Amino acid sequence: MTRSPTPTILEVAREAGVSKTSVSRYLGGERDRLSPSMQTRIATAITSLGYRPNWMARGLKGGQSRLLGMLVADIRNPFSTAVLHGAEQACRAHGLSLLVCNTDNDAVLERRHLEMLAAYRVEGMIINAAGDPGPALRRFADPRTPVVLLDRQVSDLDADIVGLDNALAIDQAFAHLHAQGYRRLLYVSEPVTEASSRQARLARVEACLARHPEWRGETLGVALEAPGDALATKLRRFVDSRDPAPGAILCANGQVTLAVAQWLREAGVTLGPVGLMGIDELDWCALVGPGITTLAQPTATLGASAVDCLVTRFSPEGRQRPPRRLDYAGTLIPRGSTRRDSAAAPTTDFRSLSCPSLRTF
Amino acid sequence: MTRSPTPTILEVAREAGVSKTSVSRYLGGERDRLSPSMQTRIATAITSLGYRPNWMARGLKGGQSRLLGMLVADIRNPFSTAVLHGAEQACRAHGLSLLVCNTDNDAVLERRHLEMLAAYRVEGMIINAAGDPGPALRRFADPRTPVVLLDRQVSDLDADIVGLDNALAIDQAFAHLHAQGYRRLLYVSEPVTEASSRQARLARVEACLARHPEWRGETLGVALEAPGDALATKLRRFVDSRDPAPGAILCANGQVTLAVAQWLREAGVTLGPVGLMGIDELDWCALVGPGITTLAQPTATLGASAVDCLVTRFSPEGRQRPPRRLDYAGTLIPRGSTRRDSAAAPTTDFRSLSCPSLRTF
DNA sequence: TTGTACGCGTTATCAC
DNA sequence: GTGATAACGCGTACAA
Repeated sequence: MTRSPTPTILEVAREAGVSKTSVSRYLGGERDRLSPSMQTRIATAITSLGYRPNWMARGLKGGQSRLLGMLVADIRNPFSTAVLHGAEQACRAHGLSLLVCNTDNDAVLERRHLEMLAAYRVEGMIINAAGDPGPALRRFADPRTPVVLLDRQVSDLDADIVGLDNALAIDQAFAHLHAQGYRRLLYVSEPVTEASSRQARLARVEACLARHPEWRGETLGVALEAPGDALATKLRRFVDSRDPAPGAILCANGQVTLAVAQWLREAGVTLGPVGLMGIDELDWCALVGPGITTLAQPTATLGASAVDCLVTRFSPEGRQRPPRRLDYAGTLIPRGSTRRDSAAAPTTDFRSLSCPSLRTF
Repeated sequence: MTRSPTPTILEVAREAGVSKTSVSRYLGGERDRLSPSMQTRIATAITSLGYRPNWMARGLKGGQSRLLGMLVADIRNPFSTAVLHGAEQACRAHGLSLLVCNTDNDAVLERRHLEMLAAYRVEGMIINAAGDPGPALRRFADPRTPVVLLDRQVSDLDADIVGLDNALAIDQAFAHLHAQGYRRLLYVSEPVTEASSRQARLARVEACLARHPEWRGETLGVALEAPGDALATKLRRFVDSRDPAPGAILCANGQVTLAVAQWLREAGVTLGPVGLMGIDELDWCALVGPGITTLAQPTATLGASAVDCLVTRFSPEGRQRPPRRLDYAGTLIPRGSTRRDSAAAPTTDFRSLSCPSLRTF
């Protein structure tokens, strides 16, 4: 017998002495419609031949690639991988697989990857946009392919959007800093033009400051790839200010927290007296100085929710529904970097603290 | 005209008034063999219909999925994503795409994902093994599909293996600690039975200790998911030892470094007098205490090299070659955590220091 | 230079 | 229950 390296169902059928159709039925989970004897014959043929299904061919017929595309702006960002992890688990539950693409925050790469995902006929796309994927999506993707935006919104795109409740997050952060007695704020973000979530956070910060005249606040947008002197200058001025009101630095995301913590360390600034807090919880935040207070995003939930959005739209009814916006609340994790009285033990576990009714703050 | 949502080359051909073949040639990069007038007609037909190629169908014929599978043991490990990033860039250069699967260090998931990758007819697999992928590979994958192992070796598998030069890495670390005046060592690893690289590192540590009788050393293998008291007990005993010889803790990977740094911080141990060093460079290592000395793995190189191994084996000659083992040297990044004289300025930049001829140490 | 015809591995639609 | 047969979208000998 000439065992071909990759046998097809046809060869299995011949080996078992049955028809292609029966083998297909056996494989497709309709085994109860086959006679027991045939089932065993097919089963033995499959194992003896070492048959392996070809999902490409399956996708050709029914348009069922069982593939979801995920476009990630920065794969090395722990936030991205955490969401990816959640999405992957959800996919598994639905029998789907993830085709992951990293755009490195490059609009050109994003476009190419979008084209690639469309070419593989993914059944849905999770997009953490780097640029504006709208045009590429309209150009390459089947209009019926459901799309869900992650963290970053895009103008005039018929897509669900899943992300952190940015307004609530800023409120939580502000309420915490306020309760700790800080009255001066430096809000540091990456350039807000590149992502809607950054805009939303900045806008809320400004709203908070406007609503609380007793606070003095300033904001800074800085490109971390090429920070120049902007960050250092601003931080130096903020830290050296003769204003007696206690000041805190709020970082818009994990990358910013890293950069700011780095500078503060080099400048020899003690955390706590100078407050530091960041959005995004990271492995090391508990390790630096007295621990850095963070607002953890519900990353696994975001990933799972994104997949659910897509799966929902697989059904005809789901397809009709208007785009949804799903904002999930973050969790504040207080640590020493926002405690002004350095007397308290640094190892206290604050994680169980809750922050009720922050909306009314 | 009834614009079908996903036009085929046949429809394009009809629209342009030419044959399927010509369109296929146009798409396949053989445009110079077509008359200019035909080229323009095809081009306009493609854009007006919004034609998008179906790579599933293309793959069906020639077995060209243009897909590489990558199996990652832990996607949330920064080491994994860094390698992934390197691999992705290399794929791009070869016109390949990566189908990424995370196994969460679960052998069952690994098996399922392997089956999935085989079903999609990936042209090669990069495997960062969680369990032993050998049996699943033999069962599901085409024997001709090239496989490259990442970081972790697997018994009796005809695959290239790419990873850190573990022996050299340990030598580098040991030489550094020796030069800094430490003479007691605690080597902390995750369970060595789960990964060959862990075994290699441990073995080298023991070899180093055996070769240097003036050192006193001990080793610990601990499962970080369920550390119990083992880690805390051992660390406490090491730190509290009445032995006057200066001691250093060497961590086998980034996860261990994190866990150990966490404990040391909670115990209020000052880094430097008690040395700390870890394999794997992480974002935050410069931030903790006086900075943590690390041995950075050449992650991007590992990823790119893995892809190159696969691409090489795409050719008939490459397929014949015996399995290769590619060990890449890491880079030592000295920081304050291995400086015993705490007088030196903590902000000194050590990154440009080189460590020549470590092999001869 | 261009077109015809077939095969890739699978599922769906019939008919028996 | 079971089996022919026709798609699915594309590449490619082969013929013209």
